[in-house]
Amino acid sequence: MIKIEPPRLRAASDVPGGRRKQRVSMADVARLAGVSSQTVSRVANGSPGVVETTREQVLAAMSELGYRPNSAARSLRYGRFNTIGVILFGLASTGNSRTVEAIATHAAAEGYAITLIPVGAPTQDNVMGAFTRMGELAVDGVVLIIEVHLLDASAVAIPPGVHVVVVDSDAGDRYPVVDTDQADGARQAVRHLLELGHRTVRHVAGPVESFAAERRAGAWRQILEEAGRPVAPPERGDWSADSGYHAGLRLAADPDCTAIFAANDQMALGVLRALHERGRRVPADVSVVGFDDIADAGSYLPPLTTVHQDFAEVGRRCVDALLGQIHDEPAGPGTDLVPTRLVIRGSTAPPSGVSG
Amino acid sequence: MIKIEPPRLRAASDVPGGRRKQRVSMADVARLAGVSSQTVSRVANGSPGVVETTREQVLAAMSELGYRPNSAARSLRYGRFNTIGVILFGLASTGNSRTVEAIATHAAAEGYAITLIPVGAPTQDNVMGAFTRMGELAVDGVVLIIEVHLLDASAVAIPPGVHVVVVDSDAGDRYPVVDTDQADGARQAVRHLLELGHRTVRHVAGPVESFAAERRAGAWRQILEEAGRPVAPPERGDWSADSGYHAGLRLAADPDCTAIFAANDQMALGVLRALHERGRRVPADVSVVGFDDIADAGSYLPPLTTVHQDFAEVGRRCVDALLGQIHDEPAGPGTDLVPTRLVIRGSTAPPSGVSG
DNA sequence: GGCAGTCATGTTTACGTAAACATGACGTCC
DNA sequence: GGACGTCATGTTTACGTAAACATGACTGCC
Repeated sequence: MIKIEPPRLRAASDVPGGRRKQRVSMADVARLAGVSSQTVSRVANGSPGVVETTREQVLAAMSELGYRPNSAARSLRYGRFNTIGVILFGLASTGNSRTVEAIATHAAAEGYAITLIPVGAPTQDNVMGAFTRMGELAVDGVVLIIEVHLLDASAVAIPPGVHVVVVDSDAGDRYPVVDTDQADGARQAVRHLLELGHRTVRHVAGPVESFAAERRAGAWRQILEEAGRPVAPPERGDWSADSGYHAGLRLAADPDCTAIFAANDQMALGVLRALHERGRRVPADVSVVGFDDIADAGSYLPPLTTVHQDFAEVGRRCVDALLGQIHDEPAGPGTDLVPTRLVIRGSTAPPSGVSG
Repeated sequence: MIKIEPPRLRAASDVPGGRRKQRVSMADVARLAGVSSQTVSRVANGSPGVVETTREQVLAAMSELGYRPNSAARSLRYGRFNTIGVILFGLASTGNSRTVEAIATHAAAEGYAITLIPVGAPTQDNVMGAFTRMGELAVDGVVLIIEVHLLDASAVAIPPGVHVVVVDSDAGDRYPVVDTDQADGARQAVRHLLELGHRTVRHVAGPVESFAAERRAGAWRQILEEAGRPVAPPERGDWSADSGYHAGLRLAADPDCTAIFAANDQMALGVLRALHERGRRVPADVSVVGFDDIADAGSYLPPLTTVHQDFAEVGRRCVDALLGQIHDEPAGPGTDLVPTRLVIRGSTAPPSGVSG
């Protein structure tokens, strides 16, 4: 017993300036409270078997030192991170950010945090890289928000043992998928226009590589064909209002065009602008339906009839499915479709010359 | 020594079906490769001093077992998480989601992941709760995206030792703050309208509790007062297009109103709709300026003149500031302003009766 | 040919936590 | 009154990793 180290407190006040260590461990708290670190652990976790006076001493020591549990150690101990990873290409689209928000909110309610892994461009390398990082990341499972054809390529292998739920894809034969019922939404939109008396419906489609665009266009075509109506090739956009504008200019040039189904609201906005510039009145001359029901759609000129997507529900189901995988039995592949509903506003009406 | 447990390999192949443990540690790899776990560590981290043949054996063992490093153990070892937390009230607003995306992208480039902590309502309890969770969370620092008056309340204390950068607030006297130069943007907008010849400018303000709304309104008032123009009380909105619509209806009723500065683009959209419904032409009768320059603003009817915010730059500076704190010296309080610029489109023109 | 130096690799330890097990004080029951 | 149960608390250990230190084989030099 030569030298006794001073109890080396490591509260912030201990280190004069700059790089305060600030790491206070259970051992530090235990020392100050005069108990063992196991007792501190028991207090921290609310385990039974700690007498009230001891508990209070420990709590006092905790707050004096500013103790906060080290989640790395905790995760190491438990083998769980209580964190969900989300891989996506960007938050720019309303759908993605709304879905992510719902995932984050719902996950938080279940005690999980979410980690965002943005991948720059939808190349295989990038997605693979994201998965590699995910593997190293402190994550119990992954939600993959991929809206482009990519998972088809067998080269993109999700590491085995990684729990995953895919959004907005057709990988339902290989992974659990949660998706909006795109096809049904598109069907509602097209049927609505046909029921108003329009002879046929033109389509402003999203980009070819998008799953959602593909399914919306497919349903549009199907309904027209079932009804025996002419099917003009769809105009192709890239989801942006600007691309919708250019598609709208082309459609405005066709005097036979009386009804347009745009694959999202932003392109519909561009279509409205093009029609307006060309002097075609909406809905008197041309009816327009969008898809998404973004917050602004009700304020367009005129307010847009559109297909409402329940992004919050998509996010919620993702979390539920993923937590199910993490906690219970492994989930098989399959697609969970969230229903849509048509919101009728002022941009649709019977074609001119048709009453009621 | 009665019973000896079998050595319990835990490779995926070990567990028949269902709940595979799948935790493969360096020790497992080492065993298979016939080396020590330290050598595996060296290979995993690319440390020098491993002969090529050994390295290959280890790599082979790694891929056979599907080894992925355990980041909890790594974080525990290093005392760092390589993760940034982002506390926010929601991703619904364009600004927030764009900022978060920029933060995520830039952080990823620096080897950091981001963890999202949504707080439901902007109450002190919720923010405190988020910080408590943050403390327990695997995070090296925090970006606080708070756009409402809250940090004013001294009750909200950021735990000492937590690195933090605040966005969109006036807490610049206590914390490092990164913000868009709201005031200058608003000044540009109002000056633009005055220079076109408008006698004065009406304002559709954001909610009272918003910092950004406060600053935009303040600058609007300041410019008018400096120019000696009449200052009518601002209409009050809540950022939504709908609230802008109602404000627009009130303004449309005033024949003297020829120029409107809306505190964001969505409210401007609502104003455009209200003016259109009331038969006031834009920009012939009334000029409208927005704020944000969201993607759709160029497709409004008419295309909206607005103040462009560089959200990506805000996100980038947040990450830089935070990583600076984490790696180098602690940063003092202060506000870092990201400039804005006015984007002139079709919604502004000289008032009727004034030429050029 | 022996000895120091170099280099690949192995062993020990610590990071912070919490389960599992150990201890010891006290009360109770026959 | 002594054996035993109960209960608060302490001690040991393992989670997976990597720095620090240890070992031992081989090289080169005098």
